[in-house]
Amino acid sequence: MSKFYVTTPIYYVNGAPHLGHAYTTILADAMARYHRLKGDDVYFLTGTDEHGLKIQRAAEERGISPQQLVDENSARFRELFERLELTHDRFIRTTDDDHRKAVEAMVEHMKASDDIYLDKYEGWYSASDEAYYGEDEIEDGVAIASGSPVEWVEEESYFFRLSKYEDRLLQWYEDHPHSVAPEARKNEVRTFVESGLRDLSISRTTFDWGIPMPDDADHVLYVWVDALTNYITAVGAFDDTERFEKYWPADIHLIGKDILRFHAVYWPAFLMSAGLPLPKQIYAHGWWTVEGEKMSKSKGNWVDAFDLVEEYELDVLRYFTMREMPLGNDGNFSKARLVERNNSELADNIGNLVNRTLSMSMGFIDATIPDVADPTDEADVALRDRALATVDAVDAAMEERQPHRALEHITKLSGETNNYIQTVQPWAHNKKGDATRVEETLYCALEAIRYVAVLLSPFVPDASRRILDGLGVGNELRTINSLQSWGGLPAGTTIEKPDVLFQKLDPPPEPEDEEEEEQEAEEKPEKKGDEEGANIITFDQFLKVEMKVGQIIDAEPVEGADKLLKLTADVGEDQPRTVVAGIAKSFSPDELKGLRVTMVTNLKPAKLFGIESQAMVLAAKRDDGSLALATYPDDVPPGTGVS
RNA sequence: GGCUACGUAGCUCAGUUGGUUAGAGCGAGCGGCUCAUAUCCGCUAGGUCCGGAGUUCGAGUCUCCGCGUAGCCA
Repeated sequence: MSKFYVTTPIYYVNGAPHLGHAYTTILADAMARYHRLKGDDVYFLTGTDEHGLKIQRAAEERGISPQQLVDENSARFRELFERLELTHDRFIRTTDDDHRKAVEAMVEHMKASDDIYLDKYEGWYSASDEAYYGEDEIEDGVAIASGSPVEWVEEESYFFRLSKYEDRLLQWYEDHPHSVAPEARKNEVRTFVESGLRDLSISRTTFDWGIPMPDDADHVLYVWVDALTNYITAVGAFDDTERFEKYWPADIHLIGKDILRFHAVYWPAFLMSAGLPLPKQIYAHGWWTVEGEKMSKSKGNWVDAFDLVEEYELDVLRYFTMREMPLGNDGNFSKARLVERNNSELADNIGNLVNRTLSMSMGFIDATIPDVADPTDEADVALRDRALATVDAVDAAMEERQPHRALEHITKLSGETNNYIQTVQPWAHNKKGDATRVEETLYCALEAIRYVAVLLSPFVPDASRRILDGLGVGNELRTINSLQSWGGLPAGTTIEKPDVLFQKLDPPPEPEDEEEEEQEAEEKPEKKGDEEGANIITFDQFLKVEMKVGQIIDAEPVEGADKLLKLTADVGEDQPRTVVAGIAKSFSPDELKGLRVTMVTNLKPAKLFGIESQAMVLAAKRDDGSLALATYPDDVPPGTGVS
């Protein structure tokens, strides 16, 4: 059994979680779940970064202690991850006690390698940017980049001998082609290191919300030694050797491209200094734009992570983010794209595959998995081979850190299963009475669905679970291992059709179209009726009309109106409805009582002769003006939908 | 400005070391099926592979120049 250790960055708790936080952590979760599915021993770490000047200041402004502030803000992240149903093994906080100890030990190790020394840091410093600037980066006392004021400061600081590790770092990139990914990021990092490394200031004396420098309480450790060490704290570095050796080095550190240098240069150098193994891979993913624009607070298109959870099903959110963004590229979070992918790939392709197959299984094979021989029919064999090949293709894609490709392979298998059903036409065999062929075919389709559901489960856990529950399979048939050979579905199992797996979503209106439509409506509202085809409605429009079977309980004339009858009708609701219908000339009240007729039940109520009509009765009008009602047999209960 | 990527169908992208007629999904048009969530299946249209020059028997692929986009340059 191999192990798999995956980390996200720890998130700085100076703000609310947004789309980016959700994405990185969902990605790590999908990887973790995939490896668990393979039977690997998985450790999945995420958490929050809680020290630093910004936190200290924010707490001061609010008149609370830094600890109170970070407790509050860190809780927001934990709450989010709970709502996202993420499966991290630990949520680490840099304020955790074991973390402080690990950081202290880390510093001791680095000291022991003679890599830490005390010196002075001087330079132009901007307090608001928390950054130092070079001479060429300032003008008239302000930083050119940010426009914020700078001051000359000299600060005593501990330094890490980063320069010492230049060659060893370059060698590491060279020897380990996948150490930093994607490739372009590795080039970036290599160029940076090749251009020469300066030693790194690792402590501050200007604030105290942090982990004190061992043996010198005037200093607290500046962000990177503190934050990066979390990756080894969590797996028991300097504390639990057995656990540490089991999980470390990490298989993948997932990071955003903004913190590449710290992870791909500083972190390996720290580890070299401490004499510890280096992570196997640092993978920098891209940013999400929102509807094609950079996400920014000033633009007002900031996507709050809690809003996302509120708006979309978890499965859909996970599927979309994993499918839409090739790892390493930037991606665009577009609602139209999300709806498109949901509707075509999840609902139409996979959802409908499950639905049609399970429906046939209910009708044709008595909801029981049939006992069939190994496939011999050409189509069956082809489907089996496709399914088996998909398992390998998905695994290869995951190894290459391309979850979007993995999903592509899975939806493709689903599509091929649809194709298979369409080609073999089990309904035709059923009509012919060829029970054996029906059984063979449905078995193949059901087994293929099991493959789809198992492979999909790291990405779309809830729907996958519902499919597999429907197939009645136990845990042993929900693993990658159970997909190594075809035919795992045990004969005789009772199957059940799950409810609709993926709800279709309405596409958002397109801005231009909306304008056009509005214009059209304004310009020529009355002309529309004359136009050819204007009385054609779309299916969607038709769907808006709600028609039900209504049983007429009572009927009486309406005073003063010779065409109208006041009906009381049961449409399957708690209370009967009052309906005023213009059918008095063709029917007497008595002959209507008890009839089950078609009623439109979502028409806007209208008052006729002072009586509110809450539905409309449908009737055919003969040339002579007399009416005929379509009625239903007694076994159709009131309230039954008509379509 | 320097460096590194990228530019392929309306959209999103695939295209091994150069090798027949450049592909997929979505979208569009047409046809078919009826088990199914109006779903599914098939067919069709749509390309100056950013532009130009070069290497080669042969270039989407390699080289150079240009244009555009993105990232990095403590």
